[in-house]
Amino acid sequence: MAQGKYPEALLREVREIFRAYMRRKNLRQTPERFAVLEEVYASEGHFDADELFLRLRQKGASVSRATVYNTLELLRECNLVARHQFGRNQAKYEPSYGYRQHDHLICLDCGQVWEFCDPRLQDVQQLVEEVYNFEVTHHSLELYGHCRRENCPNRSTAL
Amino acid sequence: MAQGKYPEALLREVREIFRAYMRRKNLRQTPERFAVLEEVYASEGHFDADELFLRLRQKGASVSRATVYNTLELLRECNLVARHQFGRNQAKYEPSYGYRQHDHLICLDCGQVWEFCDPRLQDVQQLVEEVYNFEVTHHSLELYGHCRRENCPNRSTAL
DNA sequence: ATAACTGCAAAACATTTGCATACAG
DNA sequence: CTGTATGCAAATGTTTTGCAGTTAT
Repeated sequence: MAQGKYPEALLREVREIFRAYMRRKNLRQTPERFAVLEEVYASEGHFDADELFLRLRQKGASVSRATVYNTLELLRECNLVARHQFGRNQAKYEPSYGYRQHDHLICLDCGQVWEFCDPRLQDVQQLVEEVYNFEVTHHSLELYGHCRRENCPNRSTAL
Repeated sequence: MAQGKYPEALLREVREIFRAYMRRKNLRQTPERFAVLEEVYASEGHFDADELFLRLRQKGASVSRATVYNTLELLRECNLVARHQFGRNQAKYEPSYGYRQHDHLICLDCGQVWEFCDPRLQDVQQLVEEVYNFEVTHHSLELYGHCRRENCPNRSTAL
């Protein structure tokens, strides 16, 4: 999740990418869309659409839930946001520009999410592409289980 | 998905496992629960809860949607059924006893799902367990992209 | 007998949609 | 000006829940 050293520079970059994308697609550059983008990049870690909506509301921005969902979708299309489906719950989002690709480790007891990378996944993906004559655009890998942290709610269970 | 050679033997086995699980947990062995189990193991490939419900109804079994959901959860607890969340859609289930573990390849154009195995995932999982001091119980890996089949709806797109 | 299970319908939940209004181009 | 984007609230679709009645043990 490590945010870059120069958040205002990052913000300028992503704003420009978004602007270019909207120009190219003939979409309107509304203040609401930029407000969503900024709130996304002000985020630490994962968040869901409603959290983002509430945060925007608290700051006085007048964006509707519908616009939040709509804009998150646009940001996903230009790869500024990634969406993850952990279990059956609501989708989680995260800023994705300038972050290296990673997968997720989820504790079933405390719900905490960690990130990890493993280059071997690239190899797996490549082999599958060849064997199945398939073009892989993205993947989703989550490992579920039990963390062993002191403060994890279920730590004491024998299992 | 390849069903074993002796479906009636398989069915006897899974029925016994389910029975033992219910006995151990002091759950009632109702005809509805067995009906769900049998319909699950009569399935080819993935299905969703409502599909299963409708199939049961068509066969004259009188089970409610609630019981289908409840029973699928029980079957999951004793590892007779696996549940997958492909994208944001409704959960998909599949019989899991006697099938080797596998992951999924999903075409974004036609929705078709394939299965694949790669032993390297086991290594990835093991490394993560060590590095993060975490006990992994299960994982979920989906590769998304475009299949190159003749009859795939979006086959002609340049992308 | 009695507590757990069932069916049904209503509730819950995240997300999408329809429509009248606002505003970017 | 024009059509696209917006806010709101209602609709959607899947899963869960509450409750009165049923049934396995």
